Amino acid sequence: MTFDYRLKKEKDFNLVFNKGKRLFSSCMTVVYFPSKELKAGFAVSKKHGGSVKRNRIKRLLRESFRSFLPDFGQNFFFVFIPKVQNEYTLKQFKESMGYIFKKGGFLK
RNA sequence: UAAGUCGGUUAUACGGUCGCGGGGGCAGGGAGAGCCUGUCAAUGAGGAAAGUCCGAGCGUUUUAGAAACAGGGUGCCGGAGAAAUCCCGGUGAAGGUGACUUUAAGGAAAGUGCAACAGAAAAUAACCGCCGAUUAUUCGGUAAGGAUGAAAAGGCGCGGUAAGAGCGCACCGCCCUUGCGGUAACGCGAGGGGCUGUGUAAACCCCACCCGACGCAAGAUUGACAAAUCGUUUCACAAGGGAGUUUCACCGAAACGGUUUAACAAAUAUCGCUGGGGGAUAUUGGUAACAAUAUUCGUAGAUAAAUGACCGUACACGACAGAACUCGGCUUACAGACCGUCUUAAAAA
RNA sequence: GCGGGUGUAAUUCAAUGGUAGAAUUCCAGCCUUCCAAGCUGGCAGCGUGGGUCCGAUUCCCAUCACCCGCU
Repeated sequence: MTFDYRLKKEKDFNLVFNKGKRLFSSCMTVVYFPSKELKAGFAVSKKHGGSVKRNRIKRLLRESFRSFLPDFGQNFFFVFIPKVQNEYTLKQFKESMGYIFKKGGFLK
């Protein structure tokens, strides 16, 4: 996942949070809003733990998002918000991300 | 051998595939610019990166200048260091059988305050007691003994006395003088004074010394808010403003008019932003902190913020934990492994 | 990243270094035909670890948690 696919500016985050729609799965919440480019941001709160744990979660989310990257039909802004759990695994995130993308019909 | 004490080292390793950050080389595109694309081989978190408890660099504020006050800090001695209250070595005190550990450790005769409960009394000591005198219930002397308390008016013994008392003496403690050792704190001894002065300064305080404030979200560049600059007028060495307060030093102040600035403008677009009191090894000096010399290494620089996924091999099956301007110290968290110092106890020689 | 502040009963707050207190809540009893209200009584505690002190909620140091401000 290259740098260009990341959501960075606070304006964009506010846009997504205020006007976007939400989808849920067992371990995360996804907020999305249609746009010209495909971008994804990750919001991990301090409830998950220290900076090591939070970085670990972001890496796993980025990795799982990367695996879906070639299959998108339309362009959206996404914000992924994981829920607090004891353990975080890549499998879990991939499965629930796939479930959500099917539900929303984002993939080809 | 067991139990401990103090100190140090290490912080999964190796290989393959995909992916990420910032640089570099090469090739191509492009009028041009690391502007875009491709590719190559390197490189990319810690001992605490953490807490932000101290200090320094660096930046802004009048190049932070003087005096007094306020506020804050420090407080045995010597050393190291750019500096620091926490580093190193010692002294005293406290704790431990010991190795060793801890230590904000000046002043209570400058002044003020506080000392609950208990107790006669918590600081100008006198309730009971003891002794003497006597109008027989008062006066005087005294501080040995007395339910307390954290602390009770130098301790203990002998002499002494009406009873007692440093009243006298020995030892200890205290104070003064002095000899020796030590750079010093201080230690060891000698002589004298006879001794009234409770504790608390991590209560206010006094004394000595030190400190301006704010912090990289500091701040600078381009653009904007607006600013800069020029001219005129008015006031004038005054007022007011500019650094915690006051006094001084330093900076003149206000109003009006003109000139300059095409577009793009962002919670970092660019700079600050990483070579620095750097690391490693060896030698020398020093008990040590550390210093000097030589050789060698080239070592993250992001900005919604880079280290992940999968596979294989090995074992101890991987703890605490993620740079955000930099560095020195401290504190706190931490699986396991290894190395060394010394102590105590038991046994053997 | 930097700079501040606060931790006391289940909750909201007090307390000069000397026995931690008030209101609400909760529990038990009384009252009532029953409930509420009222009355009486009770339970429950200084974030954690050191130090100073005879003695710390209070003073000092460290640590943990929470909150606020600065672009």
